[in-house]
Amino acid sequence: MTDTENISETEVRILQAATEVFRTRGRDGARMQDIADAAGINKAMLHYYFRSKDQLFERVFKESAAMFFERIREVMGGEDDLLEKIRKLCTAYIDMGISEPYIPVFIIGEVNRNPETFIKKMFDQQGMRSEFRKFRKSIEADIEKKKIRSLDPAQLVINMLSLCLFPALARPMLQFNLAMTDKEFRQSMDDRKTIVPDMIIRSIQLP
Amino acid sequence: MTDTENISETEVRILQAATEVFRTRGRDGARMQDIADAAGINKAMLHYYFRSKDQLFERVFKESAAMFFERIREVMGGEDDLLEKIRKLCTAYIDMGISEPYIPVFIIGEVNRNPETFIKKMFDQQGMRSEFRKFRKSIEADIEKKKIRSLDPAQLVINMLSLCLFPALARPMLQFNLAMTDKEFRQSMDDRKTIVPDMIIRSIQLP
DNA sequence: ACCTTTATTAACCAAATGGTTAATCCAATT
DNA sequence: AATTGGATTAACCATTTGGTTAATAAAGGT
Repeated sequence: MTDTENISETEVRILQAATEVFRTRGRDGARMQDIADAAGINKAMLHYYFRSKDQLFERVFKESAAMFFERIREVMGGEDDLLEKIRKLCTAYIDMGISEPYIPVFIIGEVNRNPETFIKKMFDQQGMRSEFRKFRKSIEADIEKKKIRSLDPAQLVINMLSLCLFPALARPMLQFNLAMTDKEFRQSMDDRKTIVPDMIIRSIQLP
Repeated sequence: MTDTENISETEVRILQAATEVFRTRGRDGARMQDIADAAGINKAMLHYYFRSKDQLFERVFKESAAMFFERIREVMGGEDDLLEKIRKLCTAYIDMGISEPYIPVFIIGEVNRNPETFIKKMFDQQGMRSEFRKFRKSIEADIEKKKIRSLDPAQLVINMLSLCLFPALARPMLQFNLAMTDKEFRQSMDDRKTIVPDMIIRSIQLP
């Protein structure tokens, strides 16, 4: 997260502006001049503080990725039982899709345009793999105890993320083709906070 | 679709090259020179045949969008009963995610970076809204007949598309964070061809 | 063979863009 | 008051990039 200690006012404003511009326009579409304008400063300052577009982008991407994964980590690593974890995770991600839709759009969009090595470096810092290992273990335990049907934990995670995040990613397409107004779409997303967990839970219950 | 009649050899090669480059690099990341190189011709030819980068992109995007929506239209508009439609649609989209993953990635990625007006113009030609209206009617009929539980048809469509398309969009992220090899990921997607329709169907069955 | 149209190329151009520099401002230090 | 160091700016630079042009080659019709 943006560490407010030991960071100048200007630096913060640059980061905020860069975040805004990168998230809406993407890395390639973003112009350094636009970022400078949005921050209300001279373009040279961007380079003074961050040396290059690449480094500025990396910084913004890392912070966005951190926000994106924070919720998964919290929930997966937590001590709640499985059903509670599912409800919490779904609520957290659907809320993110409503209040900060640019984050998933940005992450997914950039990941698909960048070389693997670059991305892996970013993800590595999130320590997601170890959280997932814990989550997998707890699911396997529940299966063992016959609390839920036998299933692949990875598939469960994929299903949750799909149902929660896809609507935010595909919003313009969905809204247009399903002929929904802004209001209707927001209402739909709100409805999903119960629809999705119910659907997930039904899918893992024993027959 | 690329009409092979009345289209010169060169034009076809340009379109193939442009499709490849735009899909991997995105509109902003794509360079006209790269497209020319990929097509094995002079850069001036791109402008000779398509006038501008915008027009070339529009052409490629439209054709990609057509492929993307073709399956939805077929299935939604068809005469199968609901369960059959669901199975067909899921198979079609999961297959697309496996064999041509760039298509959904490209469509979703560009839609999120472009002004609404531009995109709406593209989608309008797909005639999706009328197909959806038919689909909605047939679902409402099934609800009326008590064949399935009461639900919002739009939510059903969103659920299907989410579960089928998200994995293709998020593949690099999922594969890395869930620590899956290429082989394991492909196997997962294959498994989803039964997992997803089953899950959807279970979610709409009467209690 | 001659002419016209279409296709193709190399060279060129103007604008945009990421990045640099040298000078200036300003606040804290001595 | 003079000095010092970082912050800030305007002007500048080199490269990239989409796009154009003028000349040439090829194809087709007469």
